[in-house]
Amino acid sequence: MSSTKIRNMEEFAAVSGISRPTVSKYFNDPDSVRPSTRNRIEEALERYDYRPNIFAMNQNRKLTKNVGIVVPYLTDPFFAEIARKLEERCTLAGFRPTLYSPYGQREMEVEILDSIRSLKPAGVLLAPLGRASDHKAVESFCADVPTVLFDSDIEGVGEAFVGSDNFSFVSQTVEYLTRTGSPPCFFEMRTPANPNANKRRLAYIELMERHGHEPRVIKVEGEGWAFEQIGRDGALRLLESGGFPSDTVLCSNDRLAIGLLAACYEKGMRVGRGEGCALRVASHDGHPFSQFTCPSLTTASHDYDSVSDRAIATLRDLIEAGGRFDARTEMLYPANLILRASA
Amino acid sequence: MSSTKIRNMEEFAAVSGISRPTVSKYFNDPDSVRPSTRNRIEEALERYDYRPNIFAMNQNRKLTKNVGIVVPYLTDPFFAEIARKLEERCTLAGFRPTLYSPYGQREMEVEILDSIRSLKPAGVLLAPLGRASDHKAVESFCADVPTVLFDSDIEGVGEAFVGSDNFSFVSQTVEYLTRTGSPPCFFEMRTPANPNANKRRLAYIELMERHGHEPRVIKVEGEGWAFEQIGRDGALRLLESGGFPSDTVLCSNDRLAIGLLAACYEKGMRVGRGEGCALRVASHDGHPFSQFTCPSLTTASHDYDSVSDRAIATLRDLIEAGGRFDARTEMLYPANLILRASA
DNA sequence: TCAGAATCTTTGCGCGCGAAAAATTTTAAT
DNA sequence: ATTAAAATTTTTCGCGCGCAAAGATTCTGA
Repeated sequence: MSSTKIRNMEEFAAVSGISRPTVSKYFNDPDSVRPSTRNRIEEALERYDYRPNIFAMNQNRKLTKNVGIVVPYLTDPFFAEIARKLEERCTLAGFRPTLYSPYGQREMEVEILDSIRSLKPAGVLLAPLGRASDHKAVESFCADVPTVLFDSDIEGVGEAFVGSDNFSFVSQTVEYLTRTGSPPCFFEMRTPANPNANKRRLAYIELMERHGHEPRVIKVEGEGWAFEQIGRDGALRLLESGGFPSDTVLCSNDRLAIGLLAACYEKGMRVGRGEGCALRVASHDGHPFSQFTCPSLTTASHDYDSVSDRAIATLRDLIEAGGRFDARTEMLYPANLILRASA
Repeated sequence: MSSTKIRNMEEFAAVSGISRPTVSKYFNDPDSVRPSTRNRIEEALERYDYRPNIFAMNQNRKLTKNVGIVVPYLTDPFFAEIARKLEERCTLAGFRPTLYSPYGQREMEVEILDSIRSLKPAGVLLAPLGRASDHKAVESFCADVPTVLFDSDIEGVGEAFVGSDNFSFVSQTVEYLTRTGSPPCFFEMRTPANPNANKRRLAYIELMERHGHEPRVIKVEGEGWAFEQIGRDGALRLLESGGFPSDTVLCSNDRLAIGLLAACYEKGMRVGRGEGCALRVASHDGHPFSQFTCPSLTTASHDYDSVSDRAIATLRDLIEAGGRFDARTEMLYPANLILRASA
């Protein structure tokens, strides 16, 4: 390794005795140059370790390898997990992912989208904030940049949507709970940020009616993304004033359930399906921590792998199709019901 | 809003009737141009919404506003939380943060550092992997790029370190547990990835000896970053073969404690300090979920705000000092002991 | 009114690289 | 060996913007 620092491709081309554009070709595809010149470049590479500047690379490229990934709230382990999987698969597919999160803030989502435009991305994977999104901004972004939505859908926006089939989630939990005990009440936030929550409530109501049971929806107060806190506070208030209308509670999502379990524990209310248990609790999402709650949480889990695989595959197809599909596609994956101790 | 799309600063300068360099000045500091021209630019801005390409901006800048933030494992809510705070403060300080995580992988950390070089960052906030890091790569990176290490220190590397005082963490928990009950045993992974774990064990041993108690360190098997799983499996094995050597357990970190609490719950072992409780459990970190465990977890919490404030302030000083300090500085913040139900 | 200061425009270059066109080398077929 | 075609390399230009110097314009205050 020589001590002289190589500052750019020009300098590296000089020391390797090849013209810069040929070196450029090599870095974009080592097989695109003659074996003899490839050897010369790689020999120089060993002596001088140089790496092209990725941002300059993408400056004047027709099609970059950049992919933006946006999740609404990265400190939510659910989104962190799906982001990790997407990043991993994205890299394997030969793209260069960059991760963003607006942390629930409307203006920040808009800024991120603007920032992503500068990236000149080949494509974007976007899980929008939902209710808090600036819909016009998102729409105009998707009109300019090839985008696949995931997790939370905005009708007609983006070239495709890949997500989970909320009806399947609720159908499996309601069916299981009803079959093995009593029909559940539904525990949720009053004004959920995410459209999936609404779909789940509607599915719950429809399924309960279909089975001939009266749906009971419990809406707890609270805004924002501190779901566990909201779930616990709501459950505490409920337990102190009469309790739940059923011995079986189905939570809209696992984070609310985590809060609810904490409230039950505080109140000495045993949760589970064995004897001595006063309440059964199930939920939706397959949150990474759902297996470590007390008791461990029965949940209808996202098919993380399928969703992320499909999202990346769809994005790749979209990019290869030149950024536009003939028709907007929607891929919904059913849940995997994970039976644990809580129900 | 006119329909003609502005593609670059040249075009925008044309429609606003101002020269491009002046427009450039405006975007770098709106106050650096005369109010009248500022108005003209901002009027044009309303009609044509144009935004400079951030990557082109930073291409030929003396000092960019880019800041790289690297955390070892972003799906760990602790790191997600600290990353969020850093991002937020970074933006407030006028920088443009970009977040990266190697997810525990050595090669990925190296790749990220290379990628950050391309960013031409004004500075970098780096929480290295620790044991898994390619120390030479990290060192040579820090030699080239102004870097402040945080969370986990590598001696002599980087211009400064901002983190938590592990001794203070353990000192507070050991003191509290001993004062209000019996001296704790110490629960940890056999080969922790993070150097803080080692410092905590050493602090525990020293403190126990100082108080005249025999230190008892329990090392559970397991590699990687699935701490909850490792903690639960280890605790289950322990509980099935004689149990803990003390009725008080101090966990090296909250994620292990979460696993331990799950194991105790499974085994019907009541945790807490009231009557009927067989075990007291405390821990370190102030993990975002520690307040929702069952029981809620007594923990010595990082001073998240101070650490992130200080990290950003140090980085800003470093940048203003031209990228180098005369001497490497180390800032260690004491823990905040949070008393909850588990101990 | 006018000098001096402040600001703006013009011009030209540089960042680090990709893309298309032009020139060269290599290959294959006669 | 000759030559056209194919493969490869080099030349030239462009991406979108920052930076700097020199000249032109506008603003300030006595």
